[in-house]
Amino acid sequence: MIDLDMRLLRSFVSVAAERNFSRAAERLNCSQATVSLRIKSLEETFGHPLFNRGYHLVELSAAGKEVLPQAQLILDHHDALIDKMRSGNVAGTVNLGIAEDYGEPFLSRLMRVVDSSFPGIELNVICQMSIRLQKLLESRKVDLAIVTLPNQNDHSTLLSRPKLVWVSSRDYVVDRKKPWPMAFYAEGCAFRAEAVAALTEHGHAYREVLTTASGEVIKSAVSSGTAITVMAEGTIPPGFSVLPAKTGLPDLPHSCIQLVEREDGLSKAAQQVKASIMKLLGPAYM
Amino acid sequence: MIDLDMRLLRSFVSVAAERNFSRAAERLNCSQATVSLRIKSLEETFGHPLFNRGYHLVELSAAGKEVLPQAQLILDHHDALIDKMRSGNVAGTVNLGIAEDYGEPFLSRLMRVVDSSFPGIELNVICQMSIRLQKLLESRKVDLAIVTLPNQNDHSTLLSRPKLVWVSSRDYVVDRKKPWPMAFYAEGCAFRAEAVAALTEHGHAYREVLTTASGEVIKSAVSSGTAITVMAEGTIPPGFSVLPAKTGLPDLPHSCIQLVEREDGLSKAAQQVKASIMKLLGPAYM
DNA sequence: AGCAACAATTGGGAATCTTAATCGTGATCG
DNA sequence: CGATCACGATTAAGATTCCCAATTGTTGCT
Repeated sequence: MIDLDMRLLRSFVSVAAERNFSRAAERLNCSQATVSLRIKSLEETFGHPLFNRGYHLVELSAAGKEVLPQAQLILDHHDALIDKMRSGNVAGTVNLGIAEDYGEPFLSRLMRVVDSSFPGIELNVICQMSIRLQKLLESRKVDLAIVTLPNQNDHSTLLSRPKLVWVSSRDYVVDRKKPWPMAFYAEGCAFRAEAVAALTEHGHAYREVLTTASGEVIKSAVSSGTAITVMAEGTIPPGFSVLPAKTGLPDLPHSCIQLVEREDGLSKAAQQVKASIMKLLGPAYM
Repeated sequence: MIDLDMRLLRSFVSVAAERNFSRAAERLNCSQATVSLRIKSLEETFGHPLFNRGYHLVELSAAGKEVLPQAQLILDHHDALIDKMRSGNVAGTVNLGIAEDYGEPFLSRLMRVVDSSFPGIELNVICQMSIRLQKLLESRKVDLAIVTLPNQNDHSTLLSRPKLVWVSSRDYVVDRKKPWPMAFYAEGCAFRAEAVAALTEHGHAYREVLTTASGEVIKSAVSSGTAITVMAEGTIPPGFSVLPAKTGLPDLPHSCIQLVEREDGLSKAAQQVKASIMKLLGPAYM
């Protein structure tokens, strides 16, 4: 019978996330040698290499791709158990806002973790545009919000700085002579604002083929090949592709995803939810 | 950040199952001291005792009751991952028969484990009475069957020997003057056969109030208080109670739950399913 | 060639795990 | 009662494992 130490799985997940042993080691607060040995030990007990080591890249092997989701699942349950036991029984309602233009593959993970870690916490999620969420924060309708916010302050924590990119369907071909056909979120979307600014500065004509408040509508417009849009790198759904710089489209800046909290302080429950979000999304974690 | 070793959780689950540190140690192939220290370490990292130690009993504390299901879940996923990685990609269909009078709280666990351990295996479960399953085994309609079978043979493995007990609703009162009112599975059920044998030898009059092929029907008859039946100790549903010896009912023997396999050999896939069953139910495991 | 980046390896010291032996405490029995 | 038993806690020492700093090896870049 084989019993793994969670440190092995955690190291594996970190390396998979960083695609770099040394950076994973920093994140894990241990030496690079340790990470190397841990991965080796995992690979030996599994009997398959987990990474393809290339000259200047490390990528998941086929076996590694199979292991990753399950390793993450195990770690999530493990961490949830520990949080639950060490934090006493916090209870209460927490309202969490999420900017609707920000991809939410992490949402199901967050809800599962909160659910099993803190059965006493009732988590409500509200999807709105960033500026609306700011209002809700001020009026204390939400306790925490994940929004696009350029400037840091006392009540916000940086979660990530994904680069914004132009996205089209795979078969879309840029025609430089015509105005670029854009599909945007309705006014108020931070990504849209960045995109418009970049286009204006660049000077090329463009037209807003579509303006909507629905992410699904944008996706269908883009996948039909009649429009392009802007997204955060790393949140691009399958079937879409990033338009490279050589197409002539202007370069876009990095966005700034922050976790903002209400200014009059967080309840115990909201603090736990914040910690869970930081664990799933924060830079220093997995 | 805290990272547990699976050995800690496994020890916890074993002690919880055995309610005895020394026996858990045997099962884990380590010394009693080790188990004691592991539990202590877990309790310290959680900040709560996991067991109430009485002098001749060990029982789960409130905190322990919370931890147990999650610990089991984590271990299941962990073991599934390891099995998957170490066993290559076995694939195929496996037909598993389960005696329908045997409680199946383990079925969902088994299916989950097989599913994530061996995505290539298609597991079909057939619930039938033990004798029917024997026929299906002979005609090779099922590969494996969990049945009540008194005598061991080359193609069977003992899973457990639960004591059979008389069961009634909580408010049922035995009236020794009247014939005992029995609710039984239809002819062919091994438990029924044992019960009838014991009653016949004992000599007290009884009548078969109900004979059915449905476990649900038996349960409702018993819960109404008009009948009593026979079950394996440990599979008694909530709301029912065991009739003690002093009620005058005859003592019942131990049953014999075995895992029987088809005689012409198991496929790779069926072997893996067998291993999973043994891990979940077998005597030497959890 | 020289350098930079990065993972693998190595050797030894530190931390941890395991165990046999022992102890303490109730229960049981003559 | 006192002896004994069952069982978990504790302890001390030995075995094992883990971890890190330093080094090596490989590859791409200039």
